[in-house]
Amino acid sequence: MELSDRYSPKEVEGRLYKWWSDKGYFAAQDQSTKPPYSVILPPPNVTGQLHIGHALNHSMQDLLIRWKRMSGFNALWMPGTDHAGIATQGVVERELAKEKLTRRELGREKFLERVWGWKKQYGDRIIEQMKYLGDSCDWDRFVFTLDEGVSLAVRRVFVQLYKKGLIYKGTKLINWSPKLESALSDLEVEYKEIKGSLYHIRYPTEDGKGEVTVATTRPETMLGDVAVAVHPQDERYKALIGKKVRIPLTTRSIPVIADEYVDKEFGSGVVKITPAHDFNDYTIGIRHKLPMITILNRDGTLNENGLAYKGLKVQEARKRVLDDLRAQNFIVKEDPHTHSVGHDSRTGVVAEPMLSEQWFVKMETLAGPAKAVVENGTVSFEPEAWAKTYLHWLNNIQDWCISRQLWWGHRIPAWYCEGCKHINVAETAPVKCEKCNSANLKQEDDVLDTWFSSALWPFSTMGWPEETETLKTFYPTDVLVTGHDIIFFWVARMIMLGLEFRGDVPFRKVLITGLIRDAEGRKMSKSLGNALDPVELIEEFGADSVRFTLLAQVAAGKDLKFSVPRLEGYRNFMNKIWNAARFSLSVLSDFSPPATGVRTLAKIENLSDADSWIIYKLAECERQVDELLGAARFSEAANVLYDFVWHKFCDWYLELIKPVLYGDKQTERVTTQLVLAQTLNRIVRLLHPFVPFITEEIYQKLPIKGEACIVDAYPNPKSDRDWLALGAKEKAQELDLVIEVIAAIRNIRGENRIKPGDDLVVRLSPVEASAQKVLQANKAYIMKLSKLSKCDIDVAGSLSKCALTPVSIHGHKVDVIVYLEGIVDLGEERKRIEKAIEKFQKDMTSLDARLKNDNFVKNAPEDVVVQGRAQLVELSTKIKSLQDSLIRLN
RNA sequence: AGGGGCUUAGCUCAGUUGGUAGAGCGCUACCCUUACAAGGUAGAUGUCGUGGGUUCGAAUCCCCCAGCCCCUACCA
Repeated sequence: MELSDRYSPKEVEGRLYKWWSDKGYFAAQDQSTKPPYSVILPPPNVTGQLHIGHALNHSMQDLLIRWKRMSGFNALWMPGTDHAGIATQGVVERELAKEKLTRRELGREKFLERVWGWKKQYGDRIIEQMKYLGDSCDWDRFVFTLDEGVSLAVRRVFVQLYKKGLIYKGTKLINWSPKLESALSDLEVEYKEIKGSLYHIRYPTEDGKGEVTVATTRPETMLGDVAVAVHPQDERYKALIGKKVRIPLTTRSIPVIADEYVDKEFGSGVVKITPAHDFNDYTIGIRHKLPMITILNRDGTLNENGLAYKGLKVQEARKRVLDDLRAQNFIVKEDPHTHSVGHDSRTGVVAEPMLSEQWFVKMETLAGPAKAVVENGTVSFEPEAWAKTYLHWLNNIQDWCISRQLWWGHRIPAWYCEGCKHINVAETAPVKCEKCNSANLKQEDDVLDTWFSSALWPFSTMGWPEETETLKTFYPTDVLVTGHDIIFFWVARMIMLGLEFRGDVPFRKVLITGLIRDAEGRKMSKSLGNALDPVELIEEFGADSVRFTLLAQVAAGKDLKFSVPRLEGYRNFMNKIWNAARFSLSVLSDFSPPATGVRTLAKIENLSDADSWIIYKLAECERQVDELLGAARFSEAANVLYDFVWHKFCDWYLELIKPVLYGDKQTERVTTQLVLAQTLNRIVRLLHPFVPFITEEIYQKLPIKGEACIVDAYPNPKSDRDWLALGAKEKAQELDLVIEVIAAIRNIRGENRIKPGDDLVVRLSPVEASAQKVLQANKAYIMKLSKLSKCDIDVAGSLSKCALTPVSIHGHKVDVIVYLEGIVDLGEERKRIEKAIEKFQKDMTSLDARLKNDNFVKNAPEDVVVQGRAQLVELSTKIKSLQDSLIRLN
């Protein structure tokens, strides 16, 4: 016995992964006669750890890659990692904090050395974890976003977009993180509902004779007010338009302006305008050419415009301002008010709208073609609904703020001339200013948004801007597998830049995965403590079990609840596969494949019904798997395989062939051994992309095999035609009858509580000659699998004290009759038969009603009607048989 | 506010051309039958969220309502 009685993944997985890797099986060829197939791995963050979402995403990609590789494609899975600007810098800054240091104290260069050191030491832990999962990436091509090649691509893209006028530097109101002290893109701001108050504040008119009441949630920003606005048609305030009011707590007076933006119904109908700290106010400010007063510093404290509140953080300033307003009786009222407030999605602090000079990408020009390719189907989303989300975003797109006041990342390739202030944008550091020739140049301190380099990933990883063979062969890629949370961040931007710089889409199809939730449906997160660590799960259950659990449950774009009991179920499936293989190999120990090879197999004669049946079922299975994988319906493919392996191959085929294998008819035995060996070989190959380790391990011990499962052919109805042709439908259907008969006997046994050990005497009463022949031919199977001491096949005979079950399938009809006298209390059997009659009668009533409906007969497809009629006849004969037997039980 | 999704067996979920509902787990009974007790055999369980419409026929298509979730935008 070559295999141990339980599959232990631990011992197998590491060894096989290394072997595959050493053999170079993961490598794709830049030039090949095989058709190309490529997938880009969404580069995980270097700070990252494999989480269950990765495990799902990667299982899907690896399934595709392995399937295509086995199907004769030159399959490339392009791996890499992302420097993840903010996240990584944050990790190292926290380390520094433990040493009571800040990055500024260390200085840019020293700090970056630390980050690189960290990256080298811990950075690619996730890569190791990907290998645990079995990811078959082409590791020789591995790329890091800060590698020189990719960095050159980043600079090239930046310079070209700048020259085209698609990148510009400008002062705008942007989202600012006081914690990071950096700009954020709109997408990095997360809005959360906050319970706050709406403060109604008196603003006295300049002449001191009147006042208006302004409603605001942010009283501290009044220090940056430059106007108050009312609706032009608001009768209450019409007279005030053009007059001035004084900002409480200050000596400044500001004009009352009219703008249709103001909602008369909300609050007091008067809005304070703070253009430097609010997006709506900003647009109003521009419309009315108002000054803009910034009251905050980079770190979110108030600056000198904050007057007495200078140096305070926003929250503290708000409290103090309110105290003073209350003390001086400026507060009219305070209403509770819930509103959503933007937060820095990275650090969780409140993001402040700030007026700031930053670099932007102009999106409108790039968005047009990116919309077109999705509208015309060049790029498709699965599920399709996401295309709508994508298009909606592109239709309302804002310019992309790409500069970050961080150090870890691609430094913006712009050099400021200290002499003439000209901005030199170039791929490499210029020696002198292109305008005034001054050598006094200083590079931009800011780095690019991490997503900028990600946007180029599909071609930058392939060697662009060189026109490499890799690019020629593998761009555009075939499928992108990713979560819906980064459709805007990443998918849209890759499409835009792919079209701009390659003139072609980066991928043809976007497979959107759902989120993985816990058993209660909550998001998995560290803070909730409900996150399952896939690495731990792999250690406990094996990578294959984890992969199969995910793949068997993933429905396009739908969230997936992950539970350990389910995982245990699929771990059991792995064990089932293992034991089926173990059994097969033991009965194949004296088998050697025919010297003539596989090609001549079509000449096998005298296949048993069981052999013919399993080949036929295999053909059905291969056809479905082929279709389902092609349609990216992974879970359905997984379930087809599960059902075939467990409930066809193990439950029936292996049981049916035991008499032959243990028997002494050598010719039959050899034939069955051959079919078993071939079927097992195909099962292993079919399963391989789902569960690579266990299948390779078994494969290497098969009597019929090639070099390695990972590079053997994937069975499909076309490639496997010769073999599958051996499975005859008629034979398979005959065996289906045998299975039904066995099931019927077992049912009688079970329902009548007859011990499994007790032998039974059975008479099979076939209705027509064909069934008679089938039963006769397969009598041995029936006797063995339903444990009979005697089995007559005869139309005539007594029904006295007998259990009866009518069986009919594929047109064959048989009454299964079990002698019960002296074995059981007949009451049980009476109940069983009454129950069966009742059920059949119920079916018959509804079927009969349908068939009596003229409209049904007229409108339904003919085959449905014919089928219905046949079924009706069948039901009535079944009922009659049962009634007869009921009478004879007494 | 707009958009999308979900609601099917006790639990978690499948169910893509509308033909009368499935899986896994759990549960019950019996069984250590020499591949597998992480197993085998048999069994129980569903007015497919509510109401209406289209149809001969609806879990499936359309509308209403309810509950839950997500996204985008706005919120003085």
